[in-house]
Amino acid sequence: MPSDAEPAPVSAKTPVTLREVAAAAGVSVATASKALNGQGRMTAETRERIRETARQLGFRPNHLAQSLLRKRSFTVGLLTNDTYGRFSLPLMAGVSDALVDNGVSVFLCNVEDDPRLGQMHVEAMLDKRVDGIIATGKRIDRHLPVDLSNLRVPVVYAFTQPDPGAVGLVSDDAGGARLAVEHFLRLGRRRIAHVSGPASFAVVHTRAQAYRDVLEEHSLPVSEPLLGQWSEGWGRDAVAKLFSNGRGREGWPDAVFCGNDQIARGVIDALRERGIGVPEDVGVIGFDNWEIVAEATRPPLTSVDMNLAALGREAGLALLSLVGGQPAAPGIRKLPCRLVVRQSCGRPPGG
Amino acid sequence: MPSDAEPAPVSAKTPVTLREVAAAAGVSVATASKALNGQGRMTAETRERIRETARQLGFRPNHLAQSLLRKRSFTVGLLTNDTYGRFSLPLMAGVSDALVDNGVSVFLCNVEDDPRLGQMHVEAMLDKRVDGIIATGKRIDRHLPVDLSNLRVPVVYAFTQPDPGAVGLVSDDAGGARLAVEHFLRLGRRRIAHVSGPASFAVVHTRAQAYRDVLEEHSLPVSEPLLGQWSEGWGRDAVAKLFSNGRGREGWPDAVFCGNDQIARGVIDALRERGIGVPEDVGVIGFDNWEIVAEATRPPLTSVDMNLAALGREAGLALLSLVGGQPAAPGIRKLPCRLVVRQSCGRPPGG
DNA sequence: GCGATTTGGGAAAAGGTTTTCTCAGAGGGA
DNA sequence: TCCCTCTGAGAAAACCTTTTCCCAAATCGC
Repeated sequence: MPSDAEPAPVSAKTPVTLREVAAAAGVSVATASKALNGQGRMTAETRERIRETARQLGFRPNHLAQSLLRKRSFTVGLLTNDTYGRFSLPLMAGVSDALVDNGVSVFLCNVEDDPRLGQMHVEAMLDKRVDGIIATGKRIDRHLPVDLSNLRVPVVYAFTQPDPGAVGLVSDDAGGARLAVEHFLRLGRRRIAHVSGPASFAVVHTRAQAYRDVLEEHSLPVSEPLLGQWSEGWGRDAVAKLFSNGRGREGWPDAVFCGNDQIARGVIDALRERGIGVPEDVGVIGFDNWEIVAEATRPPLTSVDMNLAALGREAGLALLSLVGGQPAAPGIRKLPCRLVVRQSCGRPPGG
Repeated sequence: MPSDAEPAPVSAKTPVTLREVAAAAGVSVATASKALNGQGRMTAETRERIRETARQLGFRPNHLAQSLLRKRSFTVGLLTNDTYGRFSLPLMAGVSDALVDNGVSVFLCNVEDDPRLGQMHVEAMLDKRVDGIIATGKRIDRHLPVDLSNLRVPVVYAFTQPDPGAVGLVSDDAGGARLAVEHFLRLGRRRIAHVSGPASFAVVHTRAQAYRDVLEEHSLPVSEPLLGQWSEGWGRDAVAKLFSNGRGREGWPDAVFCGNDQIARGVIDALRERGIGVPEDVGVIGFDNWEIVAEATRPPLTSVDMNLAALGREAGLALLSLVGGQPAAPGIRKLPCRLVVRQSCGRPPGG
């Protein structure tokens, strides 16, 4: 009965310990440990026999015991206040990816905007001896409601405001805005408007400044960005302002760079309702590349993607190297955005 | 200098151990442990002195050591394959809420649809001695790509297909559909259509059947549900079918119950483009109550909310009671939906 | 004043693993 | 044959906390 040879070692009800493996193999726990970890000296025969025994018994080392001894838990905490998830999800996925590949697990800690909750989570993580903490948020210019300075574990900030002297990763919003405006220029568009979110967001100004810079570099007229809300409704309202009859048809923009995809969707909808063709008459570019929105617009929306998954991955790796003792240059590192071209801008004249 | 009395015990670089507390207080570790945990017998004075010492030193017990001893890690794993997050995020938030209140941390494990990744995560969790596992997904009628039967820890399934004999929590889709259709009926609407997603989803049939049931209970004509995609585009196409001239104006529906909010948005947009008034001429109800969509439609969309956060909370509590040794009734428990009324259905005739 | 009970607190084991010593035996050189 | 060096493997400490058992001193009853 060869099929009975392996008695299904998969997860018995009670975990088998190293001591049991050692007993079964007729050696001491010390030898068993060394055999399984490739440490110490022993005959190849002994080593293999112990390994085989462990395999048959389905032995898996208890990470709690290992962590206790090594003072390294292979666990990190991920702090976020983005319950909504549009930004934090790809970020978290990236962090998780990078860490799981290195055998590190991730504690998910939602702190909302509640300092008390944040404090609780941080203490719980510290008590569980996480190797490090990644702080993420929903906007770059706000702190999480928790104090992460002077912790005894390294901290990396991703897509949220870092403490001074800490390691932070954010998207290069200015670069992303440049991508958008330069794309318009390559397509031959010259009267480019910018519709964005509330002035209280730092990124609004960063992107607006990049928009101005590009136009000035090309000696093109800069029209003052229209700031409002991050909503479709504001996008529609902005179209009413930009395409008012008072300005005369020739004063109308031939391109609109929007601060996010929802605004862009409002802009596209309003343009269609006015009988203005996208992309024939006006090109539109959004920001965030929120696929569910960008692919539902008519036509599908060209948008700037902040590469948040990659950012999360970088954050994970940065934390890992800090945990490993590598000194990382403190300060904010900006990661490039990319433009995802769909159909809301048309083709270049020659294309 | 009274302000120097407390030397900022917050998180020194190296954690202070019970042994150090004991030494500082001039007692044994055993006594120190008992003093801090309210166990054993000693003078109130001794107990308080030890506690005060611990406080001053900023002592926090090492959970790894505690877990090792208690065989309980106060940690659970959360498995999901919903990278997109529309469903899993509120679910996760609910789970997290329920658990954090009980001092339990959550490992986030994204398994995509990759069995190998799923296996890795489950093994990592088991090695880290999680107390239990919560499996969540993006649809009720599919298994996660991992085998969770015969684990040595309890498992609870939330919003994903449970193993037979396991504890599963899902939304009551039939009940949710009833809420929608009955709402239409209360408003005096009688020619109610149903536009839903692909036939490959079990919920599509569940909701469609509930739709039929309610109409039949009221002896109203049932028109066959239109099945298509979960997209705005399909919503628009469905309107073209439902409101074709061939049917004659009197054959047009006066209400459309949609399988999700994106379909509903497509329906509303298409109706507006045809000059059909919502809610005056036609009422529309969506499903999922995805706020970002429901609040952006014109008018804002009335929608069925699956209460996923509550579902997550229940799942967390269910797991906790299993971990605590309470035997839970296996099988699927359905949690009620609720109707979120906005403006896409109008008011009742008398209201 | 003496035995019995209570009181306050400590010693030690347990939990599972890793790592440093230590040590017995085998082999090699003189 | 004797001494030295290797080799293979085990004993024990360490990580940090909890808990059981135990003991000395104090208190009580008579």
